[in-house]
Amino acid sequence: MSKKPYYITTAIVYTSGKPHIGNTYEIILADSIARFRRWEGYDVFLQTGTDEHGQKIELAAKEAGISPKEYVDNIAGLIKDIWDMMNTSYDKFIRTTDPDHEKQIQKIFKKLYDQGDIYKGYYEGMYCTPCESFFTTSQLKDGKCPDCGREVQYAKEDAYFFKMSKYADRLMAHIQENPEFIQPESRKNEMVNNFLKPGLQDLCVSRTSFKWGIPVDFDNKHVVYVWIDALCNYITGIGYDADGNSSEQFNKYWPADLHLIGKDILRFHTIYWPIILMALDIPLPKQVFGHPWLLQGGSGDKMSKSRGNVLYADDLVKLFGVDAVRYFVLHEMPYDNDGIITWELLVERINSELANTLGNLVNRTISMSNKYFDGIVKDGKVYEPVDDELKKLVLDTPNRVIAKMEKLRVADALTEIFNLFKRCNKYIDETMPWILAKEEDKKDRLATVLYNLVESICIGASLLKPFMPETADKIFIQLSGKERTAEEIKTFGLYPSGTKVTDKPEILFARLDIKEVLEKVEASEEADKNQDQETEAAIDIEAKPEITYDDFAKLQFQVGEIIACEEVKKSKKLLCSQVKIGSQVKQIVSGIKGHYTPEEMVGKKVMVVVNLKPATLAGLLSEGMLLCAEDAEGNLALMVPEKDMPAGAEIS
RNA sequence: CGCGGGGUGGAGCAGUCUGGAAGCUCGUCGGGCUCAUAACCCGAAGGUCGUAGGUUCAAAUCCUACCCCCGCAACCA
Repeated sequence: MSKKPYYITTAIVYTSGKPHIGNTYEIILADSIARFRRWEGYDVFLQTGTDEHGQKIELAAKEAGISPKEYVDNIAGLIKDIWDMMNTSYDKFIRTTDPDHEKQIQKIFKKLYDQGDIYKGYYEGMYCTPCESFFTTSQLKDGKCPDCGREVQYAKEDAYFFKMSKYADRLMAHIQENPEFIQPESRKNEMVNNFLKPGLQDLCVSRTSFKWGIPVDFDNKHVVYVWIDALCNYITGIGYDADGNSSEQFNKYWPADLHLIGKDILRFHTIYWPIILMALDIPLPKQVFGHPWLLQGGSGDKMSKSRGNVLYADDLVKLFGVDAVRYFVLHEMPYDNDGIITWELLVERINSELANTLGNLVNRTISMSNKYFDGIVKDGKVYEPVDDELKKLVLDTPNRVIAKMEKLRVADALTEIFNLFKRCNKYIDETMPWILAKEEDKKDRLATVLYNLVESICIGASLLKPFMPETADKIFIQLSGKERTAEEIKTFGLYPSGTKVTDKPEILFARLDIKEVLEKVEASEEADKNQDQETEAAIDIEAKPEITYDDFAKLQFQVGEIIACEEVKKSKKLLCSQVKIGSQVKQIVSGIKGHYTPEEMVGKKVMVVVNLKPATLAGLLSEGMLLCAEDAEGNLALMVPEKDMPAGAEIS
């Protein structure tokens, strides 16, 4: 009987920086599912990796003064190290700079081009040089740039496009007929209503504005843009060949059983990716699960992003250990809402579940075995009704866990496992071994109780192993037990009677003191902060073409005084200000809500571009622009004159 | 009226499809026990289930209106 294949992937991580705990969550989740399926008897293949092309990386490398390849090598290495540190059992780590991947992408691109799904075109329409953007005729406002209101010219920049619309109906039908395809289901409507129903635009799949990408081999001015390059990793990684010579591995594992991705990229995976596959005439993946995010909860804004405290897996591991972090992210993440992570919550979970329930259970069981029987665990064969309750729950737990995992309810699966351990603790109180120990004729009963405990813990640890591999192994070593297979776990009593457990139990998880943890966190935050300040964030932005003085002289800047300001309802970012400039008052709408309150705005003297063509924003007329500086985190600061100047003063 | 999700004891969540005595984990308080990591076991307090109406013998659950959060989209002159 050959094993059933199970192919699971994570999204590939963009190598623009160090992955934070949210990225790490995904691989841990994938790893747990993969390990669990292996345990169930599937032939599992887990693929993860990195997405390494694109302009951002080209720029970041330039800034760092190294080649893009060196840059991505560094980051990919870093990511791989984190994945390894988290003890994840991926079978393949693909990089989009792998030669065989690049080769296939070129072939795929060519194939789609040859069969007419990709065509060469132009950015439809008009180019606005200052804005460096293309617009379709329908996007133009009065025939001018919708962004800046200036003249636009027909530009001739080539690009390749993918005919998305051709497959839209098929995709729609697929989504409707396969309710399992998009998970959680609430996301399904979002995709259908926002993207599919309004009609799909053809997708631009090549770029000429940067070089760091896979060249289109029959038109080397172009590089393949992220969609085809990154998404196709799922097939190139297991040996897809566009010429029809796909590997046996590909034939075995495709279609993928599960693409595990963040909810933010669900659109690419449930719309673009299926359409690419349809065009290649390959079956679609069975399921795409857009998991929620782990957000840093705001307990006294200790973890707010504005203070620069993004969480990284290695920091957490340093404080809590690999399995504690794995446990936390797996257990704390709800199925379709975002989860919250705070230091308090982390410590609480570790203390109550890992230290108290599990660690202490193992510890007390071993120490009783040593105390009463010199560590020899032997089935005394004196049963009482209370044993049956324990056994029933222990034997039932695997089924419950399997049922939860079937629905990808990983957090619930963990809860089931811990219910087993809790039941064991209760069993100890029910049987009161310390009382039995006092009566010589109860020795066999006492032995039975301890045997039942050790056996139950072994079964629990076997179930725990996919989620917390190290911890499970530690338990097996201490108990001299071994992991149960999916078949063995159906039987209670496989622990060999007469086995000796360790005589010096090691604490699995120490209880933590929240105060101490917070102190450590603060100390390391301080350190980070100081470091940040030393390397004061120099911000480089993309250089624009040189302009002449005449170009500059076209712009008119003046000091404006804000005499009234209110929020624009229905808009997240807009404030509408009345600005006095000389003797006239202009209405200016700006995207600075969240940085300034209307009250703060009033009375400020600011720098205004006054001769910008008026535009309508969220239904309001805006007759100019307030100038702001912006830092890397998106914080804004209005430009104000250094000395008091009258409203209307010219700036040049 | 762009699309969607959510508001349940102090905290985090389940329950809502398929109405029928409000549940889980943590915290708090009281008790028990001592094998163990001040742990473990038992019990209790604490909720007008966002607001207002409606349907029903019965509503957290169905219907209507409204308020507040959060995603996505749009927008950031």
